[in-house]
Amino acid sequence: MTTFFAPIRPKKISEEIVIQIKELISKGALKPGDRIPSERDLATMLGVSRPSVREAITILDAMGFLDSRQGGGTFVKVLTDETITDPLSKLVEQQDPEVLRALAEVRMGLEGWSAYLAAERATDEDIAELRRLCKIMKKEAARGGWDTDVDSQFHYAITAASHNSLQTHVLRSIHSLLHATIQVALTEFYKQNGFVDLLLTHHTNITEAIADHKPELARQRMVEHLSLVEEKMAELLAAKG
Amino acid sequence: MTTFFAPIRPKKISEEIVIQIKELISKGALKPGDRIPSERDLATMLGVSRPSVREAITILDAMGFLDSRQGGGTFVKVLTDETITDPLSKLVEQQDPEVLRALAEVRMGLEGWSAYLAAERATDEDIAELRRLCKIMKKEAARGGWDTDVDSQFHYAITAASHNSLQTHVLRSIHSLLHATIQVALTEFYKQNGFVDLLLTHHTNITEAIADHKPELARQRMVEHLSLVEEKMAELLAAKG
DNA sequence: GTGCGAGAATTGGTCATACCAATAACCATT
DNA sequence: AATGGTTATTGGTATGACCAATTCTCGCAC
Repeated sequence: MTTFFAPIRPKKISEEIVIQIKELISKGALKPGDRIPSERDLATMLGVSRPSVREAITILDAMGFLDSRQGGGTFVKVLTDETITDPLSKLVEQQDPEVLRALAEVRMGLEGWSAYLAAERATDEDIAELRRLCKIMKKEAARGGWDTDVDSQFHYAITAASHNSLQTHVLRSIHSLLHATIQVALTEFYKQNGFVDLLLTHHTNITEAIADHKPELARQRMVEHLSLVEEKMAELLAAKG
Repeated sequence: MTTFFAPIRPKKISEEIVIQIKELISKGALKPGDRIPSERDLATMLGVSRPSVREAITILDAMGFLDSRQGGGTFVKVLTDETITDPLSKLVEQQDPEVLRALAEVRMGLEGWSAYLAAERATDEDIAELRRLCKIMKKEAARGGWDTDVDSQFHYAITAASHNSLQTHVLRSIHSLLHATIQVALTEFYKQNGFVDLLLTHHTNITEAIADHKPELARQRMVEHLSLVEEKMAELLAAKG
């Protein structure tokens, strides 16, 4: 009897923008690392003024979804909360081989799963992208070289093909922990031992398993691939330590 | 070797204001319910422009410290411990079915991998613990009941048996996100449909696969198990929405 | 051709100003 | 005293301008 009428809350337009962008991120349309349009562009796109867009971005920045850099642009951050990565990053810093092994193992599980999901859901565009990256790697390999950036892109492309944005975020945060400390050192190692051909074969096989939509096979090949990488990584650390 | 120097980030002046106001609140100079000076007054007091003050207030608003009402003013909010700052939590708390599905899928990958590793490395003690929990669940199931706490313990025990502390850490943080929002609601659902027997069978089968040290089988059964759970969860959400 | 540095274009950060809309305080009427 | 309108205050939005950091590009020198 008392409340026939509910209180009316006129939504601020910045809130509307916040919701829109947040959805784009959760749906995976905006992936971590992506740069969103400039404030001025967004303003014209949405038909609002720059301050409104700016306020929305400020909120999302405070929430941890975005990161704005003056002159650079505004980027989508990885969503993984600090409770996951904070303790981990400290552990990784000390280069404890045991920790690195454990981390590589976690990555193995995650990337294997990404490959599995990718094989289930990859679109033709996803597959084309994977093949494109394979081709680039093949070229490099023919000269005995290896581009770790392309390598990374390949792995990211697989996660993207899983069409699960949360999987992308979680994996990306794990991957970055390893990438920073190890990947660079691996480059030299690969070249020395002529592993490039083997790596290329691995990548090609994974790609084909995904293209054929064989989840279990894709997962298995990814795990095998990462096992080799981890093995070599361990050797490298043992030699140095 | 790599980082003697930390990246320098010239602090935005809005950040400075945020810090100032946050301190005033934490010191108790600003109590919950208090109205802070108007944006225009603050701007002149601090010797900055209104947009800067406004940005600071926007951030504090998003953080939950302040509450602005057009025409009314800006007030200090009551500080609840519920103030969640993690981006992942922010996504989950809006109960978007799509996000929850994605999260459940991530969990599927992680727990499947945990089961795999557990099957490889489980000690006799680990296996004994799993069997003990199964026995408890069996007792409950005989009465048509289900204890979600024991259920959780079972899953945690498997991760523990993987003997990879990082895996445990990552999975636990993901799991907690789901647990908070869903698990409770599932309890009722299980009872209604007499699923307890099926769940018990799943758990038993997983345990035996681990005990027999059959990684691939354990993983597969875990994924199947969680697939069912996720399916039921989706039904539950669809019914509610 | 390759590498590098200066300059231009882009982009977020700040400021000033104006006006709109919601609120609250005040006041006059009843 | 209660009610309804008036007015001043306050946050919300819009516009335009300029600054500062970054990135890109292009031409120069090697």
